[in-house]
Amino acid sequence: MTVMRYPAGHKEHSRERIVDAAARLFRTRGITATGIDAVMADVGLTAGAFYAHFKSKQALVGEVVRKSFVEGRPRVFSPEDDDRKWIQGVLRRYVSRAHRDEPETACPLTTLISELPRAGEAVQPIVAEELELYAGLLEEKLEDGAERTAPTRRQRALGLCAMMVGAVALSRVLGKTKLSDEVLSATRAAAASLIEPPVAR
Amino acid sequence: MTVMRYPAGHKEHSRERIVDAAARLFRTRGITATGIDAVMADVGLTAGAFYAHFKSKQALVGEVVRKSFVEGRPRVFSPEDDDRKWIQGVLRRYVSRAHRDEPETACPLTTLISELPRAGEAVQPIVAEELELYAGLLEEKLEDGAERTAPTRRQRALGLCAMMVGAVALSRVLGKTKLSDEVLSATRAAAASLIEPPVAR
DNA sequence: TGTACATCAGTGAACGCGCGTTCACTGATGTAC
DNA sequence: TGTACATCAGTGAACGCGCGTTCACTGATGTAC
Repeated sequence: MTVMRYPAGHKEHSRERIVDAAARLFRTRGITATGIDAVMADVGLTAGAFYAHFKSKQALVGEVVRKSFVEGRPRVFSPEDDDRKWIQGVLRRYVSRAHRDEPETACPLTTLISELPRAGEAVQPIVAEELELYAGLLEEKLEDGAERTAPTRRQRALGLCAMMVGAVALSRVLGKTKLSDEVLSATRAAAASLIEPPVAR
Repeated sequence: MTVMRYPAGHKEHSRERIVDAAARLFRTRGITATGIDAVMADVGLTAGAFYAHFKSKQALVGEVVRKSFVEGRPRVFSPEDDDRKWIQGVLRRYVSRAHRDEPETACPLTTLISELPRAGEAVQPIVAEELELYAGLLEEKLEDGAERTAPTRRQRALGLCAMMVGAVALSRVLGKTKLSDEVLSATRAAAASLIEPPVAR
């Protein structure tokens, strides 16, 4: 029979709190710069307990990246009547000062991107899967050009993803400056050319 | 009179070698993950000597970012007969597998971007200055739309910068996979829509 | 009803190691007289 | 020509600290008989 000093699901709850704390700390301070001690202290536990939940720090990173992506979904899946409007809404919310100024809850690609290539093997397939998901969604809603001229909807969707991630990450390096704001607004304006179906020339 | 155990300019030479070593190591392993010890060992000196050249690690980071940008200039300033061709050449070289696979010599925005917001105050103005330089160059070569429709040349230039940085950084997270290659090729194809002057609709 | 035992989430001290930085010192050179 | 001194790039040991990880232990609970 199950023996329980703690209420049922207590350990799962602790684990979740560790992932949540790490997700916040990694995104604000960076992965390498955040120790297990800091994460566990944030949860209210000691560092030793960490290894009852995870094999290693690397294992935690994988879960953090996945969870951070999942957290972002509600911000994307909000249904809109119109495809064009939906894309523009995602663009407006993602490429925004609010997103830049809240790394704690931001898309992990904008806060962790340059640390992820060295963050362990688990990360790459997670990012690939999530990118496919988001780019696929975007592609679905993009309009084809009348003459089916290049670039394709898929190309425009992936290009938009790169553009959105790059703009927010870049604007964060520039702080809350005029140029930083301009990178965001210019990217929004330029992205319109990718949202509109291409025309033959 | 000048006293010299070492040949003239020796110290300046050491300093330069420290910056070069750090530029390589930071870009391949990350800033936080690279210690002063590792940098100095790479140069063939001991860690103690570092502080005869720099006030702190933060001070080194600033110099590394600046130097890494400057190293990239020859790859951009190559003159081409035609503005359109020049832009396409920059795009082709920047958004490429070669660039993705050589972080050691890559653009610092693609390798360090998510560490830079926390890398000290010196970094932000350097990135701002270099972005103005490169975006300005791009803007100069972009063609205006016949009816001066939005987005403006400036907006398209900044959007292109965000897109290029984002594509390379993102592709590096994805490793040497098909999806990673596709992010690069799709971005190149999609960027064409920003290089072409916008048309009225 | 009472007692010996099993369970297990979390503790807290310790492991070896590397971090950024400081500082007294070295040793090869040149200058002064 | 010889000797005392100044210069200075770099050495290497030490500072306090935090890292990721391990592990014997705690203590509250439930089970067995």
